[in-house]
Amino acid sequence: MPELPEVETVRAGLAAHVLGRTVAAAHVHHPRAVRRHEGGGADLSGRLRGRTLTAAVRRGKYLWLLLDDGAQGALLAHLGMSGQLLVQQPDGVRRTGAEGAGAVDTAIAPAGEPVVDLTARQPPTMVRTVPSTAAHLRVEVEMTDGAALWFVDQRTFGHVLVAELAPTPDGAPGGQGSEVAAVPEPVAHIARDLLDPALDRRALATRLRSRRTEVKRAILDQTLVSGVGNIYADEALWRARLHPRRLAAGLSARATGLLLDSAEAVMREALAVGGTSFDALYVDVEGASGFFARSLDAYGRAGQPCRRCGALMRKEAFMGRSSTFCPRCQRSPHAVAP
DNA sequence: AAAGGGACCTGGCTGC
DNA sequence: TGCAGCCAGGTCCCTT
Repeated sequence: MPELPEVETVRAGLAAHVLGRTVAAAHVHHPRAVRRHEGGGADLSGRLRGRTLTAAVRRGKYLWLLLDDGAQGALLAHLGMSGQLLVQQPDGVRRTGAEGAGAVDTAIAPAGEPVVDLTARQPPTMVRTVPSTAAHLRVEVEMTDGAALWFVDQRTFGHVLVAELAPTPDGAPGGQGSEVAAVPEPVAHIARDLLDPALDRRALATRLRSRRTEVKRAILDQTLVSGVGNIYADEALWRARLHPRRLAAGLSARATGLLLDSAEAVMREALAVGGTSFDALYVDVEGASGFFARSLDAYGRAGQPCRRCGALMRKEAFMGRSSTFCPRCQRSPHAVAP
């Protein structure tokens, strides 16, 4: 599941491989992939044709490519649950958007064949079978030099669109940030993320502590702070020793700071290795213990001993999602409330 | 205004 | 063996 570290890894890959290229044509193969684009697929294609991709930008889990320096808006993408951006080079070599500078090539086998995904930095012996890439090709953007950018998405929670840029104060309604950013209009309500140098940490902490809701819900709220998804939320809460159902409004300033620091730290660590949760789906399904499984302390570890105290990790349904936590380290709000 | 819950979607897995 | 149902989850939208 792409969260901030994975999306940032993709952004870096796009910055390295598609900037400077000009769009020759765009083809939409699945209408749902462009459901957020006003005007539909034909309009999207028309707005992309002839535009040069000049920058790759990210906020939270959204990323976009500026069209003619932003004068023609931006090609915005959200990967949803299973989205990928793949770059097909003119020489026939396909690269994943997940590649950063200096990353290795990815071998793409015919549909249904085993693929060694080196970008996930798995042990060399770890081979997985991925669904047919072509079968889930949703949008194809052809460049004038023969390269192509593919939006591939199995579960179709992701989407792409072209939108105008709009100035936004700190990216969130009521935000107190002093730095004004220009972001695609659909991103205007998304708050800055924990890796954003312009993030106002003090204002964020204040807003977080004013929320009369569970702390996990609060840090998943992209209008409060962006980029955190279910996996890193569980990791951050475990590190900060906070029960996911603790009330945000009841947190001390120190606990709030520790939570934000923890979330930032775990995402930076994930980013340093090119994103860890990209293959969570496959790891879960195959039960394999690759790098991903070893690098997380909470998510996916229900029934296993807490790495801090040894108590068995517990999984509970919450917000229509699963939350995995340590019942001893992360005390239940009911245990401390009168 | 803010909070909370349901809908959307696919495919691997589980259980009958 | 076959197949219906479950589960994963980010975001939007609607209701309260």
